[in-house]
Amino acid sequence: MAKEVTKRSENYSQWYDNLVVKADLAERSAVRGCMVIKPYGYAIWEKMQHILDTMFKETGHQNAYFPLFIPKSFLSREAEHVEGFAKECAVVTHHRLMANPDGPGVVVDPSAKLEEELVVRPTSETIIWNTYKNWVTSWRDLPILCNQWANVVRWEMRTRLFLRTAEFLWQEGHTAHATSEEAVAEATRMVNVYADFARNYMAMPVVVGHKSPNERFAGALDTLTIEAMMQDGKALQAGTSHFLGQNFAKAFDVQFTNKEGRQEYVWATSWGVSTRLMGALIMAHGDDNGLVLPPALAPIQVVMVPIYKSQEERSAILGKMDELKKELEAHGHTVKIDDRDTLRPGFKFAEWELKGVPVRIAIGPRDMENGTVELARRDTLEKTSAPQEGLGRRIEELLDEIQRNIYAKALKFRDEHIIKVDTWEDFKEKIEQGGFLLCHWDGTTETEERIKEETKATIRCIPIDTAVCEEEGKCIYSGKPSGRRVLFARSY
RNA sequence: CGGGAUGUAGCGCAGUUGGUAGCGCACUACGUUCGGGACGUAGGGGUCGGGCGUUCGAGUCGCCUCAUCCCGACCA
Repeated sequence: MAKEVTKRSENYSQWYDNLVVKADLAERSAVRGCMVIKPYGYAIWEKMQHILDTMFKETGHQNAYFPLFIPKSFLSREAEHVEGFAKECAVVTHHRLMANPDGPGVVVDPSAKLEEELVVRPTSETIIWNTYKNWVTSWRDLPILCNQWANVVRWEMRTRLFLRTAEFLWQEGHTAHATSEEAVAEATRMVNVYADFARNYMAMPVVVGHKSPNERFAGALDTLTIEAMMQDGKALQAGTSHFLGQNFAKAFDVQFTNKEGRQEYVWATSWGVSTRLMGALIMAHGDDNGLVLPPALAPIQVVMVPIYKSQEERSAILGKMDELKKELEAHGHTVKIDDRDTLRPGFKFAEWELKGVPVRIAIGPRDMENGTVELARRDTLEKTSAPQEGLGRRIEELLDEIQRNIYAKALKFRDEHIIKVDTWEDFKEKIEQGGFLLCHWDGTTETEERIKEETKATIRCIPIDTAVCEEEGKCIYSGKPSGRRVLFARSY
């Protein structure tokens, strides 16, 4: 079965979908546009959750939980927000079913119609700000730094496993502040938390920047983003952090008395990352043999495969593996011994590669004689022989090395595919090859839209790193003057 | 919601001018194998997406319907 994984070069989308299914991460569910995340996939998400959660707490945040259902009227309080989400909401209209009077099955009970429909949250700003109203009266109540781990529903027309499903898992931070400056600082702090997470744990380089007004979150004054590059050269928005100004405070009338005794509206931020990160991980590192997981996020960091003919050999090798497993676990690594007796070693090798396990240890009769093991690393597919003695230290170094190497490889790829482009002809040509294009833009939405229509490329972000892009020039499309370059790409 | 396609075993597919359903993988049993995705033998598994019609006879033809996928519009 594993053999059938498509090659990346043949059809990137198909390769991705295949890989997700074959690596046992997730599958399409019977429910429209939704997916089932399988145990192996969920284990990766749990690791991400745990690390992010720790980072949030280190930056002073607490977890809370808010309702799944939002009264329809809440959504319309903030004009831009309703505009942005109205088209993709699942709506609850009734609260009871009844036996179908005209045939088999059940139908909604017309007498159980809700007076006001409930919307399944596409995001929680409205329900949360309606709640915060009761939490804030004085400057002493601020800031509120809450995060929620939850599911949300957005009725997307087209879906794709992990990247865009009708229901997805995410975390959404919602903070309330006494001043604009404080809220802006919070939004910036959190986008940097995301960037750190992407780089240090996912081994995935990202560009941090501001969204253009056109690409902003519905209801935000500023949207910060981390943009990652997939191996087909397309961009993936991997996380966002919004400065919401006083929009939601005004919509839900959240005011506080400041130190001078005056009533003031609260300043807000919201920020989130989702199971889309799983898609990013897969597309950023995967190869033709399957998944490549960075050790920091791999549910299994080391897999041991015994090679034997007789049952005597088998038990001797498994005994040795138990011993080595304990040593590795003492170094903090997660280890699995693949003792399935019905499968041959070659099959297991291929299967664990497909699942992206960073290090494989094989032990056969020869190794038992020599006191060695065969070490295979997933990132480079290199195999070496290593002494059983001191294996814990060796693996520790190797996992570090793999983590660094995966990042370095992704960074090299990314940097090779970010290019500066200065003419419209060149732009149209280069965008076909994939990658990020750093170009001058006149700052108008009209130009942005035109470029999108003609090339399907959008402004992924206006990078924060001014060293790369702050220079005078002329807009690639209109020729009008521009003070800095922005990042264009086609995206998921 | 527009344009295109596809629904046949768990998965991937074939099925000719209409004649009563097959292949590969997977699955079960036994044996031989086992240092890179093993092989042999014997098995099990189908209301051919659903409905109506044409016909002596429909997986195949017609109409209707449902679902899924791809390309747009939308999007973390």
